[in-house]
Parts: sequence; C-alpha cells; structure tokens
Amino acid sequence: MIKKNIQRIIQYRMCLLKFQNLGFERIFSYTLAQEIGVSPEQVRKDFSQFNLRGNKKAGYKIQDLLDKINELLHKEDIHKIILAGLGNIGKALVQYKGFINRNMQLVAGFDIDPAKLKKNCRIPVFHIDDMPKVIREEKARIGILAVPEQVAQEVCNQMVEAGIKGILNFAPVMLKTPEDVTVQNISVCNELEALIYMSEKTTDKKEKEKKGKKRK
Amino acid sequence: MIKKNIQRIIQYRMCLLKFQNLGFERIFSYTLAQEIGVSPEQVRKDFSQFNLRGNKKAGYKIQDLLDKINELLHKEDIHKIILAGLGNIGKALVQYKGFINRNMQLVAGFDIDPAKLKKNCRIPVFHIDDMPKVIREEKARIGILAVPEQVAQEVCNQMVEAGIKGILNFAPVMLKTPEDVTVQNISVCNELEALIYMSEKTTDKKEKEKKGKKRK
DNA sequence: TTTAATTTGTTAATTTTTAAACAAAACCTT
DNA sequence: AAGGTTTTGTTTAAAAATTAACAAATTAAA
Repeated sequence: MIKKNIQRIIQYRMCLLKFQNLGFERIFSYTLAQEIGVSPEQVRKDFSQFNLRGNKKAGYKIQDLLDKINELLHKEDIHKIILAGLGNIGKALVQYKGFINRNMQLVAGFDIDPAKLKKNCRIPVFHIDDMPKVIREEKARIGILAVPEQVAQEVCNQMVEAGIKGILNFAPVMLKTPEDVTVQNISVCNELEALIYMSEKTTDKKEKEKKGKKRK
Repeated sequence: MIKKNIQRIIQYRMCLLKFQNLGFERIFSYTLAQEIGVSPEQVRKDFSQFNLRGNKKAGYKIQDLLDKINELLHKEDIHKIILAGLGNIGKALVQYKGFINRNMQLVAGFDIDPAKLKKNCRIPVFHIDDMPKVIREEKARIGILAVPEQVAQEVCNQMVEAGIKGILNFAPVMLKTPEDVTVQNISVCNELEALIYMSEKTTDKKEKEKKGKKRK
C-alpha cells in the first residue's frame, strides 16, 4: 500500500516547481496547503516526517525542498518504464509527452497483435513473448499493464518474474503479486461510479433538506 | 472526498457479477475479501454499514447483494457523461467500450480544435463553447476533464456553472469547485512516481537487511 | 433432537490519519 | 534593543479506518 503522505509529497513537488517557475524563492506551508487542498498543519507534518525543514517566520526555501524531495523520490536518475498492451489506453500513453519532464521514460511497448507492432514510432514495440527478455535487458523496474482482463494476471506474472517491482494496472482485475511488488490500480469506470454516487447523494441530501424546511 | 467504503462497494459489485456469471448463487465474506484484497471483517463491516445482510452460516445471496448495491449506486438508470478535451486520453475514452455495460453513457465530447470535431463517429463532438448548452440539454451531471492544464480550471468552471456535480480530472491541476461538486483526480505520472518510490524503498530495505546480516 | 461446525453482524480495540494547540524561533518595526 | 508579529515544528487530541473478538444464528451431522 502506498502511504498518503508520499502521494502528497509528489503533489507538493509539482506545486513547488510551479511556484519556482513563477519566480518565487520561498514558500509558506499555508500557500502549499491552499494549492493542494489540505491544511497547513498537514503540510508541515508531512515535511517534518521526511525531515524537510524550513525557517520560522521565513517559510521554506523552494530550491531546498525540491532538492530534498528529488532525493527522496530518486529523481536524480531517469526511471525506465515498460508498457504491456497497446490498445486504447496503451496508445494514449505512448503519445503522452509528460513522462520525460518527470524523469521517466517509456522504453518499450508489448502486444500480442502483430498489427500493433512498430506502428507507433515513438517507442519500440515488441511481441509480448519478448517482454521478459527486454525487461531484463533494460533493467526496467516499473511496468504499466494495459492488456485485456483475461490475460492481465498472466502478463503480470511475467512482469514480476522478470524483475518488475511496481505495476500500474489498468485492467479491472485485482492482481496477485508477491509483497515486494506494489500494484496501483486505475479504473476510470470505478471512479465515475463513485462520482455518480456522490452526486446523487448530495442531491438526495438537498431534497431532504427542502422537505424538512417545508414541514416547518 | 469519496469514502473508501463506497469505493470498495463498487469493487464488490464487479466481483459479484463475476461470480454470478460463473454460476454461483451465494458467496461468503471470505471469498469476496480474498478477491478484493481486504479482510473478511472489512467486507462484513462494509455490508453492515450499507445494511446489506446475509445469512449466518449460508453467506450472502449474490442476487440480493447486487439488487441492493445497484439501488445504492443508482444503477437503475443510465448516467450521462460528457467529455471535455479530445487529446490522447480523450480519444482513448471515446474508443472505450466498457461504459455501457456499467450503465454509463458518453453522450458528447468537446474540444477547441475544429479538426477534432466529428472525427470520432462514436459520439457527437462539439466546440467547447457549446458545452454549457449541451450539458443543460442532456441534463448531464458527470464530466470528464481531459483538457490541457492551462485551461483546466476555466473549463471546470463552465462545467460547474452548467450543472455538473462530479468531475473526473485528468489535468495536473487541483481544481477549485463548490463543495457540492466532487472532483476525482487521475494522474498517471503521480501514480508512477509513487510506484518508483515504493520500488526503491523495498530494495533499499533489502540492502539494509543484507548488510545487517553481514555484520552478524 | 442434540451437538458440532461455520459464518454473520456487532461491539470493542487498535492503528492510522488528520486536525488543533502552542512553544520556540526568526524577522520586522519602532 | 525591545517588543510585537508571524511561521515553523512538535506534541497532544480527535477523527477515521481497520482489525480483532465474540455472541448469535443457521445449517449439517450424529
């Protein structure tokens, strides 16, 4: 399980870069908090936990924070990422240009369908059977799983076998992995359903309030 | 904020459908727990909280659970969803066929680039300026935001103004919305960074353990 | 019919996460 | 240089989420 504080640290980092680009050199917990949507206390607590220290009254030095966070997140080197499955999502990810700015590089894609091979010239695309070999050659540690549900666990197993330690899973399956392999699931449908639930809940609530007022 | 228990309920539902298709009529908390990756107690607690009741010794009736969960998630009617931004992610979502199985329908797409209009025949695509009108006409409550960072807040505001109550946000921005509008963020980069952190952490840990053993 | 086995559902305990409070430090003004 | 103000950082408190524990119910078997 990924801790919430690390997820926030990643957000702080993006925010700090933004403020740095805007020309700021220092920042207060209050500002960061506002930007991320948490309390200033939360920011200070997070920083404190990772030993990121500021200056009382003068706030935090942005460059200083960034240096320490970059070290924490191993941003000194570029991280190789492989992608299994070149369907709709896979293709979109290949097109995406934001990885390299964040020291991540999609080094190879894999698919079972030969028609998809080499069609996208951005990254080399191989047959899925070559995945273990390429993972080992590239020494990739992170994989994106965007294959159909039916083969997701199987492809996952091959990734793990070849040394992948973190998997971003787009398939609607709960993957079984050894405990030293972290899985992060993304399901657009699930998120939308949760949003629908929330939106209906608030309207239900409002209707109730209305009725309550009428009775008075 | 979306509660964790609702997110799990959505997962349980998918799992129940799977078991129903496999021919099962009843299921135990233990089975569901295993499938979702939580404890059986968690499953029972979640069910209890939403008043989903089973039979002691005989477990839960799948159809019964599904009926109640469907009601809870308002699965009786199809929910209209609109999509702003037809870039990489937007296009992938338009192609995605899984919405309709889950009672969700992408009813319209919007973009500022005329070249993207009507290119994808799956759904009607309009100019972004027509978005408020279409949202109102369709009475859509849920929107997907897949526009560039620079205009995300602006497009979000237009959505909210037109009556959208839930936003799935792919832009790397913390959107500011009224409190009756729920936002759910998806950031592939952030997730990958978190995975990288985790993978490095576990290897760091292992190296430490090795050193520790050597010292003995 | 009684006993044993099994599974739910609720209550209690624990852990994790978030928020509040406040002392200490740094800066600014007078 | 003194006093007031602001912001950090730690400690304490509160809230939320998870886990554990166990009684009650139901079924199956003896």
